[in-house]
This record gives sequence, C-alpha cells and structure tokens, in this order.
Amino acid sequence: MLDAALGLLEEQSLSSLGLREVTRVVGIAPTAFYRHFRDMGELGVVLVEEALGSLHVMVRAILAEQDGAEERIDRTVAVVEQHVRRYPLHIRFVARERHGGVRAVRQAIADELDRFAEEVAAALKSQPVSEGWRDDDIRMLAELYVDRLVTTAAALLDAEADGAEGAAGQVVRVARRQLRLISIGRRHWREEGRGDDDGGG
Amino acid sequence: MLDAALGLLEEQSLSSLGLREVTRVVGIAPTAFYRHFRDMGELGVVLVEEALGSLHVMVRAILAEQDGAEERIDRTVAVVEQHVRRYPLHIRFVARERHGGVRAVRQAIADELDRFAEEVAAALKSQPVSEGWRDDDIRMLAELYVDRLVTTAAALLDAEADGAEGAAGQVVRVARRQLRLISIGRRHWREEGRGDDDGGG
DNA sequence: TGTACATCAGTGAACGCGCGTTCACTGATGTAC
DNA sequence: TGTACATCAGTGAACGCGCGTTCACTGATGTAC
Repeated sequence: MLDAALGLLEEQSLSSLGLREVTRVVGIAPTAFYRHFRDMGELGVVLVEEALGSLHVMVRAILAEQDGAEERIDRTVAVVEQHVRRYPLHIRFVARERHGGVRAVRQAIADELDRFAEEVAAALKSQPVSEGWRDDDIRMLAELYVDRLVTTAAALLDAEADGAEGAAGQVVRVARRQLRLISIGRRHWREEGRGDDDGGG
Repeated sequence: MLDAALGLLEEQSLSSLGLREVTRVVGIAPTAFYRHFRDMGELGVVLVEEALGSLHVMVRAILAEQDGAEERIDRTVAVVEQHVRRYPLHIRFVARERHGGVRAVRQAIADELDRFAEEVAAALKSQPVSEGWRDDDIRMLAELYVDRLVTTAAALLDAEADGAEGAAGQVVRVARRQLRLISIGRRHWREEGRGDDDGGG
C-alpha cells in the first residue's frame, strides 16, 4: 500500500492524492484503507519514516571516515547519487512534501532532518578541523551541509527526469565544487569568521 | 482573484486547490473563472511571475553596492527578511510549489530562479574577488547563494509561523554566518579550490 | 484432538457532497461612422 | 449627438463523476482450555 501511494506520488502531491486512488492500485476495496491508516496524512508520516530513517546509518558511516576533505566530499556526493538512483520515489516525496500542504508530514520531515543535522554536527565536532569552534557554529555548518545534500538530491532527480544526457553529471560536479568551497570556508573560519553575531535576541 | 487564490494557498497546495474555492472567496460564479484562466495551472504560472518578478531589481541593487563583504551580507539578509515580511504568501507559494505537483508551475519557478542565478553570477563576476575565476565556478557560486537565500526565506517563514519568540532572529543569525562562511571560502578558492572537476561527460 | 472465541484484513452497498465543465444568457463599456 | 455593433466579465442551471465515510458483513488465522 505504501509502495502504491509512493508510485502515485511521483506525479502529484500528497494533499491531492485520494484514498480511492491508492486502494484502486493495490486492488482492494476503498474501505480497506481504514484498516491501516486513519487518513492520507497518517500514511504520509509513515512514508517519511520509511524515506528518511535509512539515511542516518549511511551518512554517519561516511562522516566517520578519516580520509582527507577531498575524499570525504567525493564519497558523500557518490552516496547521495547512489541513494537517489536507488530510491528516487522516496527522495521525490520528501522534496515535494517538505514544504507541502499537509502539516503533519511537513513536521515529520522537519523533525527527521533536524535529527539528521544533529548527527552531522556531532560527527563534524569530532574532526580536528573543528577545534576551537563554538557549538552553534558547528550546528550552523551542519545545517549548511545537510541542506546542500537535500538540494543536490532533488536537483539530481530533476536532472534525471529531464532526460538531458549530461544533466545529472553536471549536477554532481557542481555539488562537489560547492561542498569544496564550503570546506575551504570552514578551514579559514577561525581566522576571520568569528563575528559577534550571537548577541541580542 | 490572484489574491484570493494566494490566500487559500497558505494552507494547501496548488494541486488540491479547487476552482470553485477560489471563485467562492472572490464572490463570483464558478464559471467566471474561465474568463481569466484555462485552469489552475495557468493561474499558478501567473502567480509565479507575480512572486518572483519583483525580486530581480531588488537583489541586483544589493549586489551592485561597493561595500565590504560583511556589509553586503547583512544588507542581503535584511532585504530577504523584509521581503518575507512584506510578501509572506508569495514566498510560501514559491517554496511549496517549487517541487509541487504541477509541472508547468515547477518549470516556471525553475526558469525564474535560473534567470535569477544568472543575474547574481553577472554581478559576482564584476567584483574584484572574482578575478581569475572560471565562468562556471562563478555560476556554481551564484547558485549556492541563490539557494541559500531561498532556503533562508522559507525557514524564516516557518519560524514566524511557529510563533516561537526568537525563532526568526535565530534563522537570520544562522543565515548570516552561513553566508559569511561561503564568502570566506570564496576568498580562498583560487588558492586551493581549483580541482579538475570539469572533465569528462 | 476438538471446541469456542477473538482478532483482523478485506467486502460491497449506500450516502450525500463538492467538483470541473457545458451552455445559452445578460448587461455594461467601448468604438465606428 | 445618435445609432449599431463588438467585446467582455459575469450568470445560473444543469450534467455526470469521483470522492470520503458509514455500516453490517465475511472468512481466514490464531489462541485458550
């Protein structure tokens, strides 16, 4: 049933997806839907867990590696690329519903990405480059990374949908250079980045 | 009519918005809708132009300023913040439909953001820091900036919707530091960033 | 081994409702001469 | 100044359709004793 919904969600958004559409694809009576979910929102939340739950283990593994920055970037982008190819529908779903029309689903995605950023922050903190960094600066950096990865995944998906030959490769190469630029900024942050931007509030 | 639609789109996505809902709010007969648009997709495309058309002039003005990097960042973030406060519904609409369920609207937003990135790239190129940069690296940087601004705008919107007191301020401060980090990376790009990542495909 | 009961996914008829779209129409405003 | 015609936003009745949800039901599987 989740798979059926996910398939239909490739070309429409959750809030316009009907319970009858889903059961029709599955081949069961519309009323059977209620045996599993109260409504489409609930189904959506389960899909979010399915889509983002697996990410954690994976990226934690990448960040734990002790290679140089360059290798870590290549490896990260490669993993994102592979994930997009393996679970295109899940990625599309998350990209679409992240700001979509169903509050519960938006919230679920936001929570999951938040946890994700927290894990990335923890991993970044244990790296030598982060010595002397304030915790909230590390968190700021983690969010920057996470966001870049999500954006890259969505762009990659669009590129492959386009059908243009080199589009996906182009996205990957741009993503790598962007991460590299961020990485360079990170390395020089301590020398010049520490403004007094935390005051007030 | 556009305003009525925009209001309804605060809490739902375009693909689930009905023609009758819109005309009901406006106070006209459902059939009158067809006097103005063929369908909701066409209305959406017009909304995109309304939402993103005005941006160009504004940000071009910012980028033309000859202040230091720090001032430019502060000014940019302030303008984004102000724009979000002035046109919250337009921003929400763009954030939601950027990956939404209506192809024509997605395309219109993508095209508009593309033009936007191109303009930012042109502005960046004319700055002294960009001396010796390859064109596609400038474009890469421009996309990074544009994406950061869009993300910041969406986050700002969510923060204000939350109702949490300091949430919006927090978003602004994080955004400033992220732009600063990118700016630092940019300054050191020539020394260490030029990998051979443009080969192949 | 047999009996009684609980659980649970799925059924199918029925409901009222709001939807998008069609059609021929109205009436105000503008324009040509 | 007056007449005839075109344009154009809006009307309102009518249509067929798919929707979400209700209800009492079925039949398979598991479980207690």
